[in-house]
Amino acid sequence: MKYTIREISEITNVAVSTVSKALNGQKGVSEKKRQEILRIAEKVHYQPNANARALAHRKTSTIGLIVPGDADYSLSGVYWSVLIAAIAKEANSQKYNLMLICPDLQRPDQTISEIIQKQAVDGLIIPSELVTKKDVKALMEAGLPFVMQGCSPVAEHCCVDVKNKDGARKLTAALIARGYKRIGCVAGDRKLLYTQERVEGFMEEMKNAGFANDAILYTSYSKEETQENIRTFTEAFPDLDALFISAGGEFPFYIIDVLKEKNYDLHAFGLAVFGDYTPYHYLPYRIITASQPVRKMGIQDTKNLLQLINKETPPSLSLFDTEIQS
Amino acid sequence: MKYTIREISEITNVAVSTVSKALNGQKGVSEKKRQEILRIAEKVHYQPNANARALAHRKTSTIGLIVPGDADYSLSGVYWSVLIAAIAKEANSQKYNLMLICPDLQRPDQTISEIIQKQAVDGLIIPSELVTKKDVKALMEAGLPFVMQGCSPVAEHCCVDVKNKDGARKLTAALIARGYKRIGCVAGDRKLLYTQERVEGFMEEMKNAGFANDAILYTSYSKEETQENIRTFTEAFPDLDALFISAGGEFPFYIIDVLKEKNYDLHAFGLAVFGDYTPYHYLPYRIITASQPVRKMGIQDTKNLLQLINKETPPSLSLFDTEIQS
DNA sequence: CTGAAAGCGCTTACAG
DNA sequence: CTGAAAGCGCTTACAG
Repeated sequence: MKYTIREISEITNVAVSTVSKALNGQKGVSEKKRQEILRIAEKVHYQPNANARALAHRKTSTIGLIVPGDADYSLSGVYWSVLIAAIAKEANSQKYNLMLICPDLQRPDQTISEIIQKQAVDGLIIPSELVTKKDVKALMEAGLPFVMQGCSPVAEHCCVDVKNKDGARKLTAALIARGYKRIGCVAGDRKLLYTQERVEGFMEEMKNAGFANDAILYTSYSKEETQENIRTFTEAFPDLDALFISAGGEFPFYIIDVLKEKNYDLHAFGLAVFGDYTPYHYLPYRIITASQPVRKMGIQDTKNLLQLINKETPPSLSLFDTEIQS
Repeated sequence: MKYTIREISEITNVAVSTVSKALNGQKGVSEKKRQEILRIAEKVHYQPNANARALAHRKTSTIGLIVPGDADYSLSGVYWSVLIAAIAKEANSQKYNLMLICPDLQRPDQTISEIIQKQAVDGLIIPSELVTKKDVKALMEAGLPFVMQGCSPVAEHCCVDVKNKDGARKLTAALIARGYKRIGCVAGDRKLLYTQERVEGFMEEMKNAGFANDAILYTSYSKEETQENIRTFTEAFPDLDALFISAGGEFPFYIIDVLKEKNYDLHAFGLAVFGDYTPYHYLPYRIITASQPVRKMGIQDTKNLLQLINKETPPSLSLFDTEIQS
């Protein structure tokens, strides 16, 4: 049986408005009545109807998280599941619901504006690679709070990220420290800010060490394309003794495939990967990794968003350190 | 600017009730007015307020997915991210929202009843390992539709699962076909139905082949505990030439660690894992795997739930085949 | 076909 | 402190 505030008021012989006040901890109710009301509410497991509350309140107590719909999730290893879980947990612990939103691939640009209009969420967490200038404009105009996971060139706005350049430098430095000199860089989509930052870090570190930093390949994350590109790349730079790979998950495996096919000696060849993934450490050769604190970032995203919702001012930029494992 | 039905009615000079009918494609509106109303609605990007609609409708157009809050997600490899993504996508494509619910670990049993009372979702997808008899009872009483991902001993109810026993038999058969004779079984929590079914499959297949099937270890999925257990297990059964591992993700890696530590020759030793994970195929030795169609299962879960919500009768059991890769 | 009215369950001024 | 009333935005009988 689902009880409404009306029924509680009948049981306790008080007006609904008084029940509402008592239940919401507002003042203007005698302690005696409040206790009685709370007792009954507890007893019948009263829970306010979320929609009625949202409608009256103009507040849904729900935040939205946009996730990529094409979902080449394998790419990101456990990135997404950890991120989602962290956000869900943090949101729930703050009495917020989490709505997962998968943009319609046919018309991704409409998604955001629909969400805004529906008023189904109080705020939005958006992965930076999924946000467009148009989205930002629409969100700003509507006054819907949002934060980004990852920095984005399209908006100077509250975002959480890992120190991309720094991580790339540390990885490159680790390769150099191991004696590698002719290091190539395999990077993802060059339009993505994090790709640019990581490549930048690689180049700087190489330059500082006095090594050439011209062997750079940008590729999509698709397996076929990557492998084809790697073949040409290794032919163009046959003297490479190590590779800095700017993205984790399964991406490095595609590359390793080709290296094996080309008979590289992976025990001697150096590999450094931005992103960590337990399986790397079970390979028969060493891979240097930079792990991202994904869980922490998800929690920070959520906290920042809730601050925005509460009209507070969260840090506009939260940067987290990577941790090198070699 | 957020437009309400009221404003649309003012612009078009029609009553709100008529606008509502037009917008919802109900009959009782002249085609002329309907067109005009739709035109305006389109123009101003009208989207009905989700909460108001839910309140009037007694229907939220939102389904909930319960996810484990302790999240040893790494265990499941990409299981969770693929499942969540598949469900989100399918739900969204059917105009449903997906709410991710992370039970409060302090009081997990209250979560379900709170959800029921809040009336924030029209139905629930629950992983079978997270459902209790009490939950089922509460859901039934409240009449809230739900489906389970995975079969559960606590309820004969609409569920989607992989053919556990069959998959286990196929894996065991594959090991036997490779010439292994003294095969051990490392299983997860014995309270879980899928563990039982997989172990059963293993035992049957071994028995049919005329081999001993007494080397069985049940363990938690925790790394430390598993490794400690494996040490004792391999000492108790020093003659094993292969292992059937009943769960995938990173679990097998824990076991491999110990085998290496004990100087097993993994090129000769047989390994079969229930569950697939791309990284397995990059190890320097062969692992036989049974992959689960996680995405398909998520889609099926969603479809089944939506059928229940629409008062239709979905299949009470949808079983999917595993696919052996060796 | 069209619209005024009541209602979904809750909150929030506003009187008493 | 207490409660009657209006309102959140939408839907759904019910008259006209």
